[in-house]
Amino acid sequence: MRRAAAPGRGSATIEVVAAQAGVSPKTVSRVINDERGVRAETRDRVRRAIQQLDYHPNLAARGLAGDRSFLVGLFYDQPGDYLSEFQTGAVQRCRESNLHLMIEPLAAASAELERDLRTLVGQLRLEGVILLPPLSDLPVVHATLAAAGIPAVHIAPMHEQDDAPSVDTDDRAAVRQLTTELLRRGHRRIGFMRGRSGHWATEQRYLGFADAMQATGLDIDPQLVQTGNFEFAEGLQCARRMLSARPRPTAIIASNDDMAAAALSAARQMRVALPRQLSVVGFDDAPVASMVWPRLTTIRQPVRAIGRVAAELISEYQPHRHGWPRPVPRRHLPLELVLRDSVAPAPEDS
Amino acid sequence: MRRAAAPGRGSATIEVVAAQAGVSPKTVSRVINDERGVRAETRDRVRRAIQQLDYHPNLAARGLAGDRSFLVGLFYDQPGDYLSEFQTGAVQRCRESNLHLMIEPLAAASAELERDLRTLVGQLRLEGVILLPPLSDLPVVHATLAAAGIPAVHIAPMHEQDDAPSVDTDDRAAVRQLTTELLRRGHRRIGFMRGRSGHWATEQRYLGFADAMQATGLDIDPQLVQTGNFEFAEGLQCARRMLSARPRPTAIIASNDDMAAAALSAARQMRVALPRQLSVVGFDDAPVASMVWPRLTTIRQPVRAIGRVAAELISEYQPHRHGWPRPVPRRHLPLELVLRDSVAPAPEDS
DNA sequence: AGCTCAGATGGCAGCGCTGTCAATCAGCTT
DNA sequence: AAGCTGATTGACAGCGCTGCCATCTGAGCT
Repeated sequence: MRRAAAPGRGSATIEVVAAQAGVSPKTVSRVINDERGVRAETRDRVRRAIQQLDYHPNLAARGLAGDRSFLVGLFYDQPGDYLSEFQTGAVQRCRESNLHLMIEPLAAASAELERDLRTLVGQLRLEGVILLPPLSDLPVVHATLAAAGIPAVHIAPMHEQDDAPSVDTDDRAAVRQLTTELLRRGHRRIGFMRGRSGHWATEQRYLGFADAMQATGLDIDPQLVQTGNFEFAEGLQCARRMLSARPRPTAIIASNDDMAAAALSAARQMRVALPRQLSVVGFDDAPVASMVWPRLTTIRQPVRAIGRVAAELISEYQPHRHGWPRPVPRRHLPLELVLRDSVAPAPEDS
Repeated sequence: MRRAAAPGRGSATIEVVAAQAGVSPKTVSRVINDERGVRAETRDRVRRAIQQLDYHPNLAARGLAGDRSFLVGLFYDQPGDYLSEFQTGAVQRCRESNLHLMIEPLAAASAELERDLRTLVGQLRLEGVILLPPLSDLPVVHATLAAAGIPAVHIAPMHEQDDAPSVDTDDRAAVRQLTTELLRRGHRRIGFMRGRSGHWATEQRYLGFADAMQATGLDIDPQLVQTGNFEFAEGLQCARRMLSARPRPTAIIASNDDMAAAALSAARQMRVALPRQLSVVGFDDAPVASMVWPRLTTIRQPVRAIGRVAAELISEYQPHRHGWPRPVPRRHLPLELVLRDSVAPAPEDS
């Protein structure tokens, strides 16, 4: 033995297990990898040896020999509220397939983006990558990963690519439904606060609103459509402008909860009674939605489930078979309407 | 050549680079690892070859040969608001040292905890681990990692261990300061909402409050000290109880922003004017703090910086030297008072 | 000139696994 | 009884690097 193993560190090697079980290392390897062609009795013996020795195969060695890495990358641009929830779902699913999640922030706007990607890809030999928006929409990301032969799952991409699996939610339908609820309660002048331009979600959510308005034969007053950037501060401006319009809107739909919270603040400052004179709804069911008064009616994103599904798709990729199952998987998860106090019937006098 | 390299996958090997540069693989290795003893001219030649070939050394191979892993684990129990912010700081610092962050949720209350840990440790051979509370306080975690010889940085541990580096903030001093501000503004009946029992932060924050009250010679009314669990719902209960006390408190200090937001809601429901009749302060400067009205005065946690520092400590560990530098590093980061609208002078009539 | 010595470089084995292929064996067939 | 089959197992090389040690070079010295 050339290099002594550090004392206490790591666990036994496959050879020790093999000796203990009275088989060859290769057979132990077979058991570890759940390969067929091992007699049940042998398998048991090996399993017992593994237990006794508290043996855990070295991932680096497994990876090197088997041309795998057991690593899945989660690439994101900006950490958001939902990130930790998402990754928790993803990690859970990864565990079930013996994979590990590696998180890598990646500046979408950076000129170094491609270089950074190549470095990651080259070093880690990831078995798959989960792309959070806006990374899920950058052609350079898609191209670089495809060139490296790394399967990528795109979360809520704006443009679906033929060969790219994706996971998203039907935001349009959800907002349509929510808007219909407001209409049913008698609201006619409804404001809509758009999110950051260029986001898939921004368009979808707006379209859902437009769908419902159109279906009811109502025109959309351009004064009552404002564009924010999903942030509270912008939402405040948008809401003030809307609430200055006459006749005043009796309801505001915001493209996310932060902006909806801003609408509440603006209304309070402008002495508009909540929710009597103004109903407000948001999107996401972020923590803030239940921390403001009145509590926000909103649409719940199944964030953790999206994470799970993303990881699941990665684990379904068959590198040595045909790659993705055909057709390329595309999962749409349901959204959930959460009705709370921020919605009231339209005031009589409006 | 036995196994053909998958086409397009990965990059060149060290041998190709060596050939291109006209040196031996070993010399390329020296350049990659910034070892001394390579002539500047040779080093340049190798660097150029690396660039030309877009070579990225295989981490698994480097790890296997060099008994490293380039992996740092981030172990947490529950994903919280601050997690993604924290990990972003940690990842940034890891990059600078060529390390990668592996996130692993670990159920603190699980009976399997030790087994899960041993598996992770055995498989990944992590170079270091960052422990978020409450994991940073579990003896079994500390013991298991220590036995495996893996350096661990404890975030905001309740009990500092002699051989365990840690990163935390001086919550006690910050709350003391904040309380003093309220006292300066004439508040005398001040309610305090404690966090979840057993948390280090819960005690520290309360002690800071007690310090300031005592320094001013004020007794603490037990009616005005309620225990929540850091969550909005509990905060609502606590606030209601406090606001039912007579004379009513003129200020409430909550141990985090979620509960402070709850206090605002409770006050609004009980028709207590904000902030005229009741000042409220929180802790954390979570997003919600600027999304409620009035916006919360609070204490900003340098979450991202804590993440950075934690990763930095890991990278300062010298496995082949004496381990941690002595004395074992213990970093205390400053907190920042954020004054906003939720604090007003105490009402005259109280 | 002959010597030493530090700096620079290369050779080689091996890290802990897995892929390939060969060997062995029991159970059948004809 | 020889031959064939499929199931089970093992031998061995090698994945892409790095640790250790040998070798070589030229400067500095006596």
